[in-house]
Amino acid sequence: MTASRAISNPSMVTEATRLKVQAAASKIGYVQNFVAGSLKSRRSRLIACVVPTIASGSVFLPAVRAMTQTFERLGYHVMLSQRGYGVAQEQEQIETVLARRPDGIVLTGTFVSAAARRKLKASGLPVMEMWDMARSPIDMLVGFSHEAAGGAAAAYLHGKGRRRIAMISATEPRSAAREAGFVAELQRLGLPPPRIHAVAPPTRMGHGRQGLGELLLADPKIDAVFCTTDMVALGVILESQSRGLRVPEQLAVMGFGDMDFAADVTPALTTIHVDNEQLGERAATLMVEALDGRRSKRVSDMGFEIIERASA
Amino acid sequence: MTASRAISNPSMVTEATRLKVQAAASKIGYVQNFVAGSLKSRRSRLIACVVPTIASGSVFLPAVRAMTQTFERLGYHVMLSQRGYGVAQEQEQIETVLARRPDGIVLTGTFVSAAARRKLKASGLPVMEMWDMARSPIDMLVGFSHEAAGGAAAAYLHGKGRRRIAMISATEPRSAAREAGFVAELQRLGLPPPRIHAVAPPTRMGHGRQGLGELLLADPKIDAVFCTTDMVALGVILESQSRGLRVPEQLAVMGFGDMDFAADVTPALTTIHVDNEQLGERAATLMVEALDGRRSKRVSDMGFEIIERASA
DNA sequence: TTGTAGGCGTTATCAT
DNA sequence: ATGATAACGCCTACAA
Repeated sequence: MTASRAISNPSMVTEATRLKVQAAASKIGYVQNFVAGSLKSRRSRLIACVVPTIASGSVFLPAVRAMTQTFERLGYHVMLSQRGYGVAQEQEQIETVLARRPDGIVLTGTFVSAAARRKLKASGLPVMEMWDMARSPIDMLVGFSHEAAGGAAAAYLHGKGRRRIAMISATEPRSAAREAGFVAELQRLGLPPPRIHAVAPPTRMGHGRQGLGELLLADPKIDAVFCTTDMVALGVILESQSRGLRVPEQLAVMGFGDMDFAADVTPALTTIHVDNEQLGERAATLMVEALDGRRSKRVSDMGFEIIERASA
Repeated sequence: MTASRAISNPSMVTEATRLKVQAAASKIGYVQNFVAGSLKSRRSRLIACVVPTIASGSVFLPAVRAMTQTFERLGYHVMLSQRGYGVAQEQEQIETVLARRPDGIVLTGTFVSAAARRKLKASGLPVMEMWDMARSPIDMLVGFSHEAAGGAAAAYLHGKGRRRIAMISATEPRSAAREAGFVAELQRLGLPPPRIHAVAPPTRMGHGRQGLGELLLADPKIDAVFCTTDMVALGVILESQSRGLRVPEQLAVMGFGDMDFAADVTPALTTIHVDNEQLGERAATLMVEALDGRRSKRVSDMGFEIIERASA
């Protein structure tokens, strides 16, 4: 028992014994066993994190990165599950995650079925939903409103005098929310429903190139395109250049995500910025606070910001 | 015990008892406890995966994604640790990972100190190194030679008649290996040492724009640039266009990674392709085979392929 | 096919 | 500050 304390809780032991234990441990190559410890203590210091995918262009990846890093800094490990954009075997997946007895669960950009929500609630574990705002949370939530972001994009483009505004959206819940906000705001401003080109995630530059082509085919006079991600917006800019369309004079292009190339594009990309570093860090911090028994805010809206550059 | 079998190993139990157990289990909301199971069985069905970072542009992320997905399909969970590009606290990090008693460890794009290698070997766990070829492996390895890739790029550009060839490289071990192979091959071909512009990872488009500027300042007559990632190459292309330099006529641009935008750039990007899907899947498959006691190949060179497009 | 016994390596608890 | 004891929940091994 003293040896156990010397390793897990050195402050409860004399310096002399601690050294003795440490010497013996390193002599025999002892490595602590968290599995046994977790069994008795009922704390695993493991966080389960469910994401749609860790594909390279994913717009929420920076938040996941920051979150993971923060958890590691605070002494937790992260178990990552990719859920895909479908919902098959969601139940089973949650079951096997819960069987690991994580101390908490983080859901990122993931809509969850009612049955799954019930299962998560029944588990009694702290649940953090990250990267979205738009529902009654299961437990804790750190995110921002995708609808509001879409609405802000519409208002911004309208404010720049654009009247034939189109969108390239993705068939994925968060993108759909941005689209809904975008459409609603345009309607409120008295504009006709925008032309929308839908693409399947994960979004790529090619979607932007091809999407602009389709949009121009349907209406050669569109004067603005709001894109569901910056990578798509970059595709729209390149396609415009190929077609001799001047950005922003003839076509305003607006992105979402403020990815690290946005400022370096020509023309520099006007886009919507979300503070992913802080978002991910706050999600992890609030989770750890909850685990330490001091829950503060349960819901935190991180907001967003339109970054005005040259493209719109 | 029968209940345990009904859940973990249903084939050892009558259908009738299995149903009875399942009914009871769902009535009380029973969720299996892998922690307890792992303690006795000494199998955790957990794989620890150490990566430098999951930043969005990381060129190895598709391999990690495929690997994770394969592990999940085969019934394993993945614990992800970001190590950063530094080496601080590497020992401690490995220690806490081993304390979780994972069934195996995957190191991705990660050089490991001698002490850490010893610790990993001493653990007796199967270790998979992924995404590189160039050393005596700790245990298993699935990757390709970055030196050979760099050499192939040099030979390709030379074969296209380019003689004043530069490179934009990153201060990161794999990029350094590509650089070394690139430099060696140019020397073998009788060319002078290339001008090299070094940038800090993670690489961004801006690195390409700025890097080309620096290279042209040092030598206005360079006729080719090999870039350490496609995103950097895209920056070089955009910067060339801004400066009125024609690609590929005046400047050949070559990337690395064949990211999903490479084909959609104008001019389409000539680059080096690695089959990340298969690489990640094979790494996971070989690991699981090792865990099942049937080790086949321990080292697997996945090779690479130059994708000739318009930019070089 | 089902049941019994015991232990995996730690930590909570109580005692010294 | 240290020690003794039991228990966490499952699975291995063996028996019926």
